[in-house]
Amino acid sequence: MASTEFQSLQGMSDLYAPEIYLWRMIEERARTLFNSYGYEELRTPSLEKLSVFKRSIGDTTDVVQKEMYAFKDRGGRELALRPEGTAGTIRHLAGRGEEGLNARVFYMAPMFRCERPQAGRKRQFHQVGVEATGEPNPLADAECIALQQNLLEVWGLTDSTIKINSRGTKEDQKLIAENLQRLLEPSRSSLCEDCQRRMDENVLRVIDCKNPKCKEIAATLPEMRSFMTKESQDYLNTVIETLSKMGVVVEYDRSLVRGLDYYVHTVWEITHGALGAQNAIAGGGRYEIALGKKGIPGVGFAMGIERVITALEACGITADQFVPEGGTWLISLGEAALAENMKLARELRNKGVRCGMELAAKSMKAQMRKANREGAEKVIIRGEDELTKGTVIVKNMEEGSQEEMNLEDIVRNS
RNA sequence: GUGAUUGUAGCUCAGUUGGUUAGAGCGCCUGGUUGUGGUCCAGGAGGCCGCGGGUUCGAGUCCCGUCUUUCACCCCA
Repeated sequence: MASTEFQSLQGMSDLYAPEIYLWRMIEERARTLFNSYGYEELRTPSLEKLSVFKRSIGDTTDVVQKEMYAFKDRGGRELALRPEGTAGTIRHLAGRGEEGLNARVFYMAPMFRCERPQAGRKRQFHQVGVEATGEPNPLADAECIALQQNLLEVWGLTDSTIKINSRGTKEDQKLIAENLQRLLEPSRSSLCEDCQRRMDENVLRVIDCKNPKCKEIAATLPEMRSFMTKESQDYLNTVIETLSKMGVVVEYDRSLVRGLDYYVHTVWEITHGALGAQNAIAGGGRYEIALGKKGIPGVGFAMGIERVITALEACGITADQFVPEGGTWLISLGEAALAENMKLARELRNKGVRCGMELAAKSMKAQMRKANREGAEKVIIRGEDELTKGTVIVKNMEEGSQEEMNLEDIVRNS
């Protein structure tokens, strides 16, 4: 692998066989499930105006401030590669007027964040996500979480945990922030450096700090929901109860906050033990995204495919289980047979048979070895004798048995 | 952005205190007499020792830089 000439960029990798077959399984099953929930696919550009992300993700978030690939194009326009899928989706839906306010879309696409790579973190990574726009409705949130749980199920992922909490409405959040700041002020000096900064910038994040001391202090605080209106509390309760009736197990987590500014009400996260430090395979929540004069309300989630794959592999689900069967291999003895097999291969392929052959005259032994390595189930041998008789020899590679058949029959029955 | 860590054949890795033509296993190729794979046997091909500088009579081994790998922090999927 040596030369830098052939290296991809840091944190960006090429995907190819056999791993690609696991990706395809994930994508195919996701599409099928989304279809059954009535979601349509949306493909937005990878590149957007920088402002699209600034206004919806939040100007002060780390994602916007220090993780985006942002640059000016030749015309001096400020652009950025998308760091997540919601902003572009909402930008699109907002442009569709009335129908955009009540839409269900999904996407599966690469995202870009200029961070130092580590376990479960790449600079180009992939997310599968959905967005359902519409006025706040706890049933919509519950359905969205149920869909996500369903997705894990069809992929075969087990042992994951869904944690859920509420941040309340924007008004609730103001109140929560004021209260938390007031309650934390006396212990300010005991908090870690980051949290002292967070206290002013984004108090909510103090609650989910991993620092043991901060955790201790956070534990003495009342739950966030205690500062919310009755309506907001009921909203959360309805989500949880609905899910419970649907048979979806979720875990209320009072310290779950999540980092993006646009979240209101329900937020959730799915974690898996196999992942290491970045143990979240998915995150989601209800949001209210300001766009122009309008605020677009909706609910959605995003799952990191790379992380899902790590978790799947821990569950014993690996790419080699999804590589295609070996199919048929044609063996040609002599130039005449080689030419005839080109024609036969085409006929078989037109019938959907996965079919391969050596494109140069080689010894029988070499061709058989190749067929074996390719995992061929069936081998079709043709030489001078068979050409004159209009037959082929069909060999079953697993059993080692073989028989002579008419050429027409093998094409017809394939 | 901060702190560690890695880089030798297609793959997994050896390579002693710097010292001749850099090794192994697996894989690959060709054979083991007529047109039959997986096992076995024999032979063979394949290496800017990540890249660029430096020290030295001499560097895969030491020093500096750079790119990359892996991991953690911050943050997120």
